[in-house]
Formats: sequence, C-alpha cells, structure tokens
Amino acid sequence: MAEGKDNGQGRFVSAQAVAERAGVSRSAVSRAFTPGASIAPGTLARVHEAATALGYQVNDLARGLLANRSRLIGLVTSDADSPFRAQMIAALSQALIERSNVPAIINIGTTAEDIANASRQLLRYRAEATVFLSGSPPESLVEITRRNGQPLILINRAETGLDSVHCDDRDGAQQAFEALSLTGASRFAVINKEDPSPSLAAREQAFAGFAVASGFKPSIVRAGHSDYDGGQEAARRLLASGPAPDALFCVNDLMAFGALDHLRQAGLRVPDDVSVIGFDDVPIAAWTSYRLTTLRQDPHRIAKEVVSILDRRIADPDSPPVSVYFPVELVVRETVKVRHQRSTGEIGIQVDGL
Amino acid sequence: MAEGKDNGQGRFVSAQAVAERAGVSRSAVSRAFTPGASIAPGTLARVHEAATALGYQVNDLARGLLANRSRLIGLVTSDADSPFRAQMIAALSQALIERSNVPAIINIGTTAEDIANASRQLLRYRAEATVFLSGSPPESLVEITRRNGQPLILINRAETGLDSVHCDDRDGAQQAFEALSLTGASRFAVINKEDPSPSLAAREQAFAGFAVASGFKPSIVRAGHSDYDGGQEAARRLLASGPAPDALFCVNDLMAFGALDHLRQAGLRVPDDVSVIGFDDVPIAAWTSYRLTTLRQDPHRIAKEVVSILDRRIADPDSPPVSVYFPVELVVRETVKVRHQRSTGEIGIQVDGL
DNA sequence: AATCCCGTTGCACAGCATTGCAACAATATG
DNA sequence: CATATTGTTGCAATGCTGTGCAACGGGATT
Repeated sequence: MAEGKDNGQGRFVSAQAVAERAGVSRSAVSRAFTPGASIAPGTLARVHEAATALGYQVNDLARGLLANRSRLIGLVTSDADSPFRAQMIAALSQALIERSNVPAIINIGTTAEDIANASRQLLRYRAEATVFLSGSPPESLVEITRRNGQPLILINRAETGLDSVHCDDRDGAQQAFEALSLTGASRFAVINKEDPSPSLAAREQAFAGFAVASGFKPSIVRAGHSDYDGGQEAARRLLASGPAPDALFCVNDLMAFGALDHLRQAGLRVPDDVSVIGFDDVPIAAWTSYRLTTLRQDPHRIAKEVVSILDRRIADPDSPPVSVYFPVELVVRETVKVRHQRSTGEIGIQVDGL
Repeated sequence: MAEGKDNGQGRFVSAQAVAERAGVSRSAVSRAFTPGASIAPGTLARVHEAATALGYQVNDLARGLLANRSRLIGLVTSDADSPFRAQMIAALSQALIERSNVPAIINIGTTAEDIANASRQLLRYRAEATVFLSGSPPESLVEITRRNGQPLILINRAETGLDSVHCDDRDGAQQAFEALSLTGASRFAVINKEDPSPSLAAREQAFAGFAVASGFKPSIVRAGHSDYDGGQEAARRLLASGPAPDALFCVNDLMAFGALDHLRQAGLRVPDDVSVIGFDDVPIAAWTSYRLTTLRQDPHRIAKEVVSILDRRIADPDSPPVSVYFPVELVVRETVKVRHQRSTGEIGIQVDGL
C-alpha cells in the first residue's frame, strides 16, 4: 500500500514489476499464471502475493502476440440499434464471451467503403475472425483476409467460398404463404424495402412465387427503409394503389408493425379484414398491442452456429467453406384469421403460449 | 498471385515478409507506414507494392504494445438487447470508431461477480478505458484499475472518485410531475422495478417527493423487471390495489408500454382516464400505437460526453474526476391529457412533430 | 579535390509475455 | 557415499513493430 503511489505515466503494471517485488525472474511470474507450469508452491505464493499487492493482470495482448491468437472477434453491422440486430449482437457477444473471446463491434453504414474500412480495421487488430451481420466485404478485401488467414463468417448472406449461416428464407416464405392461404385469402401482398438484402429479396421472391403458383397475382410494395416508418409508407402506398389486400406478408417484423398501425388507422380490422405475417419474431411481436404472427429466427441458435463454425474453421483453416441453414418457426399469435376452429391443431403449428 | 499460396499456419502477413519481398530491411517497412518518417520515394513505392501484393496490414496490437495504447475501449453492459441499451451501444460504438478506437462489448449479468469478471477481462486486454452502461465495478476492482492507470467511466450512476455522465433524473421527474399536474390529476402513481438502479430510484423518489410536496399521496408499485412484462405486472397490481390512478409516471419507456397496454386492456382510456409519462424516448415511443409522452435522453449526446471525458482523462490522467450532467427533454405526444387548449403553447414545451 | 551536410537505411533495443533448454539443488536409490 | 532422478529456476530466443543512433552514400560548396 505504502509504495502503491501512482505510476504516473498511466502505465499498466507489468510482469517485470511483479518479478522485482517478489524477488524472482520474469519467467517465474509467467509460470505462476500458467496452469500446469512447473513452479514451487512457495514461489507461486510469493508471486501471487506480489501480483495482488500491485494489482497485476496478465497482458493478454502480448500473450496473443506470441501465440498468434488475439482472441478478438470482429462483429460488423449497420443499424445496431434495430431490435433484431440488437438481439443478434447481444446473443453473439454472450456466446463469444463464454468462448473467452472479446467481441469488437464495428457499427457503420452499408457503403462498400464503410464495410471495407471496417474489415481493414479488424485486420489491423488481428481479429481472429470477422462476422458480418449485415452486408459483405468487397472481393478485394476477401482476398486480403484470406491471405492473412482471417476467417470471414456471413450471416443471412451467401457468398461462394465463405462460411455462412442463414435461415431458410424460402421455407419461411412457404410457411407464411400456407398460413395465409388457410384463411381463404385471395388478394396477397408483400411489403419489402428497395434494394433489399439477398435475404429479404429471397423471402419476397419465394412468397410471390408460391402465390403465383397457386394462381394469385400478389402485389409487391417497396419502401425506402426496412423499419417502422418504411412499413407505414409501404402500407399507405399499398392501400392507395388499389383494393385492400386480405393477406399481407412483411419481410421483417419492424415493417409489419408499421404496416399494422397504418392498416388499423385506415379502418381495416386485423385479422378480420386482413391477415398479417412478419419475420424475425422480435420481442415486441409478443406485446399486447401487436400480437403479431411471425416467423422466428432464434438469435441464440444463430450465435451457436457461428461459434461452431468458428471452432471448426480455426481447427482446420483449409477445410471447405460451410453453409449452415437453420429452420424458421411459425409463431402463431393473433394477426392471422382462423378459418375453422379445428385447423389450428390439425396442421400442427406451434401456438404461442399465454 | 502465383506465389500467393496459402501460408498454411493461418499466420498474418508480417512486416518481415514484406521487407524480404521488397528487398529492404524491416525498419524500412515500418517507416513506409509511418507518416512523416524519413524514407526515399523509390523505397516507399517498392514497399507499398510488396505490401499490397502480399495483403499486408500493420499490426496495431504490436504497435499498441510499444506505444502503450491499445485503442481498445471496453463497454460493459447487461441487457444489451433492450431498446435503450441498444441505442446507447450503437451511439457509443459509432462515436468511438470515429475516434479510431475499437469498442469491445461485454454483455453480461448484473452480479457483482459478472461485473468484476468483465472488468478484469478488460484489464487483461489492456483496454484504454472501460465504460459501464449498467452496474458499477466493486471497490476492489476500482482500486486495481486505478493502479493500472485504466480510466473508468460510469453512465447514469454516480460513484465518488470516478468520472461519470448522467442525465438530470431529478429535473426529469420534476418535468413529468408538472406536466401531469397540469392535467388536474390527483391520484398519482409511479411504476418502478424492485431493487432499482440508483438512476431509476432517483426518478421515483424525486417524483414522489414533488407529489407529496404538493399535498398528494402517490402510490408506488415495483415489479420484478424493468421491461414490458414488468410494466404489465405493475399496472395489474396497481389497479388491483385500489382506485385507478389518473396520472402515472413510469421510470422507463419499456415499463410504460407494458403499463399502457394493460391499462387499455382493463378498459381505461389514455389519456382521458389516465395520463402516462415514460422515460428515455426510445423509437417505439413515437409509434402510432403508443405515441408516448416521455423524457428524452439523447444517446448521441451521451456518447459525445463520454468521448470528451475520455479525451480529457487520457490527456491528463491525474485531473480530478468529473461528473457531467446532461438535460432531459420532455417530448409531448398523446398520453397526457391536455386541459386547456392554449396551455400547450404557453408553457413552452416542445411538441413532437409527427 | 577535399570537406561538409543531408537524406536514407540498417542495427539494435524496447515493449510484454511464453517456453525450450540447461544449470542447479535436493532427494531417492543402490 | 556416489549416482541417478526429479523438480525449480533463470537465460535467451521468439513473436511483431517503432525508433534513436550511427553509418553510408552522394551532391553541393569552397
């Protein structure tokens, strides 16, 4: 305590300082913090004592320098504050910390340049891997990361030659279409954003495909953004463009909430006049004001898949890239009309408790 | 390209490799990437050429090792997926990246042990500073971080001797009380969580204090969690416990949404029967289904204050700790009854433009 | 032509921790 | 008592980069 006066330069306590105080060599300090290393109990105690007195913590950065393992994992995303992204970030961060990694989050735009910068930054920090929650890096950067042996993992975006984990967009669209079909609807509509991500585009196209295959002519409306306001905007344009739909598929929940609110404000009853299905199952979907029927993507499941890909990839850097699909699950709430009472149980879909 | 074959061990390209390819010493490579260093134009070009061919990026970790600046900033939080936290994380992450820092997010529980672990982890990674979005580290850890010269910044939590930035909870509560007062209400109520954080407790106490000072007897209900379900639970208990309130202050928006939904379901009209005010102003508050009157804490403002504290603290590690307060702003929407048409303009509060 | 000066460049060390190797002491064994 | 064995411990090298210092080469100056 007495000599514990501020080390002035804001320097971290080093192993050297501990060694001097304990009267041993730097190696001994290192061994004292390495499980299984050969060290006498007495020395161990002296070192630990000195370490706690000085407040020493091993420098994992320097340790990583030697082992070539920084334990940093980059998370690059845009719109980190949107509900689903936030859930993803929380789940990934938790899973990575359990794996004793340190998640570094780069929240930026979706410009090719933004993404390239983020990727370069993560390369300079020797991140062990980079996970893209939105967008994907330009080809040139992919080449560079490959040269540097830094694995890249994409979420909900396929890219040949890269590891990826994505939900079964097509199957989700099919479940949505079938559930809406069962209401006896005939005027189908889809709400999406302009320039949709591959995943959003897949949902729209698959849904439209099923509708057409069943002899319907779905209308498709695209708003500027895939958020609440975008949902409102799309719903407004949808109503203005012709007869109101009786079945609406929104490519994500946020747009569904906006659409729902606009439809209700316009005097339409949900689900009596129009049934609505969203995608993601963010927590808000369960709130009393919405009770949205939607397709669940489980963030913890995704995080688990990402971690397992990470394990595999680090164990064997040269194994062929994998593409993990995980299923989406229809969560039935109250925005889809029930035609026959018995049908609910019959088709064996899961009903949200409460 | 030809010789670009995989370097096998997943090793990052080092300056050594670039030096060999360019036929210069490693120092030259270092200088080629240090602005203002003494290097001949020809050599610079050769080095850059070799670097791009190999896909070399400077190792910022090793650079930081030398300069004793890791540029890592720790963000420790719980409930990273709740709307307000997500906004904070997004804003902080953005502000830090602009400052060319790398934000590492540790999303964990609120146990003293969890927090201590997170802090220790960040210490081992030589984070330049740690920002606590929720909770605060135990005294013993604070001492250790001080010894290691790692600054600690708390958000919405005061702790003597530590830098902190917080909103003016008391003023917010006052604004809420005054706005509710103007409706002519007499049965005031507050919704909070059990074991509230200091900030939530301050809001509750201040509000209750103002109510008592004005001769009212506010009822206070606390639920298990400060989320949507907690809001519903609290509202249910509130209605069960006696006559319905006509003015309700919820210590955060999430609880306000739950309360609102429960009140409406119970047949009460908002704002005619009961006025409701929240705290935070998360994006959902502006949605048509809620249109919640609430007190805004601007995440970007908070992030800016954090960065400026960071600048100051790193420039002068020994300057006395600062406590920055930022104002909260009443955003008037539609959950508070308007008594006289003219009063809205008169008291000069800001009205949210749709 | 000799000298001086300046721009370049390499050497070597610093910064922090891990680890193989060798030296050392202490103990067990014949 | 001598030798083999085992456990500790320090030295030195390693991983990667930045930088002070000295050496070196070449052009300008006298």
